[in-house]
Amino acid sequence: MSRIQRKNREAILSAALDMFSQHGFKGATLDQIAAQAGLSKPNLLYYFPSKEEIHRALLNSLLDQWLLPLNSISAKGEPLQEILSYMRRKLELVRIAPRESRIFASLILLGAPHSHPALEEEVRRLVLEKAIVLRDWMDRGLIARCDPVHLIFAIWTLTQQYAECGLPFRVVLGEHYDPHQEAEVFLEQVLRRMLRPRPQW
Amino acid sequence: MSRIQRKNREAILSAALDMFSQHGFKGATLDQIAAQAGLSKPNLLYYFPSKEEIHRALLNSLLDQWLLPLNSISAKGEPLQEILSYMRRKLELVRIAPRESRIFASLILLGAPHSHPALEEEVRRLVLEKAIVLRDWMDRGLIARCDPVHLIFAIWTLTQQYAECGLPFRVVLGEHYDPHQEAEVFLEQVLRRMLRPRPQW
DNA sequence: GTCTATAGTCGGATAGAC
DNA sequence: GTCTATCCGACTATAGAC
Repeated sequence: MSRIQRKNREAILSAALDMFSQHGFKGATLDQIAAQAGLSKPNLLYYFPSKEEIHRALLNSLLDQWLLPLNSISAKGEPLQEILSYMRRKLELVRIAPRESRIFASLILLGAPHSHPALEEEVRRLVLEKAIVLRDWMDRGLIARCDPVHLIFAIWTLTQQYAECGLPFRVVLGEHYDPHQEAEVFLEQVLRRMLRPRPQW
Repeated sequence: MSRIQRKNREAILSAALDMFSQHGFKGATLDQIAAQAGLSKPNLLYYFPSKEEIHRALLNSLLDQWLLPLNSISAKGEPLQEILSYMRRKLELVRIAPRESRIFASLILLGAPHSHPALEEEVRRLVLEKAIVLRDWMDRGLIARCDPVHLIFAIWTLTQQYAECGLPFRVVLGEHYDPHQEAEVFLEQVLRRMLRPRPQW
């Protein structure tokens, strides 16, 4: 693949990230993506055969980054710190990459006209692997017991809601309010209290 | 308004709920909505002047139901029980009305081509009102201190993720897994541990 | 009030010259 | 590899008969 090809593919994926994250799969148009990438529409379709293929390629290129926070939980670390790190990494990802976050959120909410068996398989594998780690920590009394899969998704979704500066927060607290700082404090409180060993009452 | 008019408007909104929740605003078409409602497309546009107006009317008709769980928090009740009731009502709403949940989630994620100032204003008013109630309970030491607005949204989003049987849960745990039962147990654990007065460590 | 028919627009995708 | 030109289908919305 030539240098110019690489550059154009990159420009297309970057433009697609913009459009798909703002308007969803249906709402984004090839016209917009081509314009944003500085290419004509036929030229766009020279690089990718269809809209679906652009979307698929985009998801594949983002998947590793997206799964990194959960993936970096280590069975060998101190349990609470590992879980807090997962939360902080995810929150940071959402802060610096809101568009990527919205792509995946939209995928979960509305699905896509094409399936992603490889993507689903990788998510399943990773979540189940980390759930085993969490359950082991609970068995050894290092953190309080709860359903590990629900815990993983709870942190996933709680951090997710702060993407794109958290629309609900902006609606309630003003257009220019940035909830990220408070978010970390709040989520650390939740997790510390939630996971403290031998819960009472 | 005649009886037949009322019946048709109702059929249209019901069909619109189906289509908008499955495909989003852009993805839904008037053809599908008209067919589902048993009307011709021009007849559909006799009742509502445009696609946007259908969407707007639908949101308005669902708003009260959607805000009811939060609205029913009473300053006079026992704090933890009131908050658990909010969580349970929201979870029940998500269980029996997944389509409605997806409509609002999609609105938050992608917005809509038309604004909803009245809707936003009502959400803002309600959240701020209940945040004051929560803060008062914290000041009186009845529940542990945390940011009340973040708490309200945390419960909102944690229950939300179980809508439509919770796609991520189904991907990881199998197509026919239903997380609702476990969800209530899990969320009650989270909230009890989170809100227990005078937290230690 | 409800229909058939269709106008006008825009979407994704292709053909073929250069 | 990139372009102009264009096809075709699907979409929202309107006109006008009944």
